[in-house]
Order: sequence, then structure tokens, then C-alpha cells
Amino acid sequence: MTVLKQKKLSETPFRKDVLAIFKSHEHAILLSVIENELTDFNRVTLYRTIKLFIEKGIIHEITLSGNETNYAICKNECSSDTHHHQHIHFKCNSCHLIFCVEIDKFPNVSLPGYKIEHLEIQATGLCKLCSN
Amino acid sequence: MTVLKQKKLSETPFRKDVLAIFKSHEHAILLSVIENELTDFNRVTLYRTIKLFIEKGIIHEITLSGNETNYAICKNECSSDTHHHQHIHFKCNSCHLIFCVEIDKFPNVSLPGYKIEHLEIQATGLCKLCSN
DNA sequence: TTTACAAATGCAACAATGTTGCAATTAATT
DNA sequence: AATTAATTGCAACATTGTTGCATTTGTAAA
Repeated sequence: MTVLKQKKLSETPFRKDVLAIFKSHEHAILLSVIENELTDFNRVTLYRTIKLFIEKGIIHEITLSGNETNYAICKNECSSDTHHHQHIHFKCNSCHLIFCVEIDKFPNVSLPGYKIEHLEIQATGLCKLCSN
Repeated sequence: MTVLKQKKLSETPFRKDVLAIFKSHEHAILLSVIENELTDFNRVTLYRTIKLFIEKGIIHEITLSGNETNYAICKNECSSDTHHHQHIHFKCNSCHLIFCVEIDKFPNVSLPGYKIEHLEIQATGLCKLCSN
């Protein structure tokens, strides 16, 4: 069963194309990357598609401080209500790509007085390929 | 010595106004908040001022996924080269304000194969005031 | 205090990004 | 194959951010 059917969305050629682009990268991508890889597209439709994919938990937004917004496929099960990711957003300072890196045990952080419900960790450094 | 002089920037009325707005909030603020609190302003000058303040390490940008960009004063010493913050960006799910919460010991995270140079932690939950 | 000049500002025009309403088209179901 | 709701494309608009240039202002030196 395709992702689109799982989420009860109709399978249009455009949506399949966008999804294929996401699947062809193992790192997060910019909107401009999608635009470049689509041979022909309508800006409005693309915006609506991205918005819909996020709502349905197919992709998620990654916004690192000082960087443009990136998008990546949700590997875990995400619903319209909650995106729950057990991963770190990692930006490589060499190749500048952004990866979602899975992690087993999330570090435990506590802030006196605050009640933490959700943690998100962003890291920068060198990725697997660039650290050699 | 004022912050502006420390950073070798000339002290114009506009810059002082913007700085005063930052100092009057202990949480991060949106550009629209600054715009609302300035009685009169020029959009271009504001953009240039924000950009300059970030470059000089006077303020920093906070971009939590799915949220608009916020800005906050840098409490630690930041230079043009490096912003180094030992704090967590915390967004309250009740009052929706974003705080920079200082933290003593940053959690230790390791990703096999990756070389982490910098960590940034974002949390959501309930802030001090809202958790009572 | 006045002068001189680099820096900062404001304006206009533009570029890029995102949104809305509506008509035409298409995917899914019978 | 026909029906219908959903999707798309278009045009127009709104918002956000940028650039060049003339004017004004802050700063430092005379």
C-alpha cells in the first residue's frame, strides 16, 4: 500500500512526483530542490501539497536557526495530530546537508520549574561522509 | 558602556529603541512585536538593524519547527564569529512564549560516525508561570 | 563648537515568497 | 461510462525581504 493511500489521499501524478523526490534523497531538502527536480510545476499546487503532506504526517519541517526551512520524510509513524520523532536534526558544516539521524536513547534534560513535554535536538558538525 | 558602543556601533535613536524593546521582554519576540511597539519605523531600517544585531552577536535568531522566527538578546558573550549559547529554547504550549532557559550541564549526545561540534536543544511544554 | 565625512536612514522600486477565490480538470466510486 | 468530490491551474493579491541612491545624522578631529 502506498503512503498516499495509507493516508487516504488520492494518488495524483503530482503528489507521486513530489513523494518520489523525497524518497530519492536520504537527507532533508529545500523547497528549491523540489522545484528544480520537477520538470514542470505550479507554485500554488506545490505549496498546498507540502502543507498537506505535513498535516498528514508524511513529511516534517526542519528549521535550524539561520538556515532556510528544509523538509524530510517522516520515518516513524506520524499522524495528523502528532509528529513524534526519535531523531536528531544534524547539519553538516562541510557538505551543508541536513540529516535526520535516528537515536536510541534520547538524553534526559530537566529544567527546574518547567514541565518538558517534548524535546528536539539539533546538531551541527561533520556527517559520516565528511568526517573521514 | 552601552551594548552598542561595546560592539563599536553608532548609537542612533532607532537602534536604542529596538534594543530597549528587546530588554523589556524576558522572552524571545517576533519581528511583528517589535513593529507594534515602535511608534514609527521604516521596514528597511528594521531589517538592516536586526541583521546587524545578529552579525554583531547582540541578538540571536530562534527558529522552532513550525513556528515563525523569534529573536532574543544574547545573554552570554557572543561575537560576530560565534554565537555560543548554553541554553535551551523552550516554547510554552500554554502561553506560547519562547524562552531561552540557561542550563548548567548540557546533555552528552553521541552519534556513531558523526562528529558533533555544536548542539542546540529545543523543548516544548509548560513554562514556570503556566505549570502552576 | 564647528566642520568633515563615513555611516545610517528613508524612499522608491523591485524581487521573492506565500495566499485566496474560482473555474476547469481529474481521480475514485458506483 | 457516468457522477461527484477532490485536485489543479490561473490570476490576482498580500506579505516579506532586498537594492540603489539621495538625504540626513552621529562621531571624531580641528
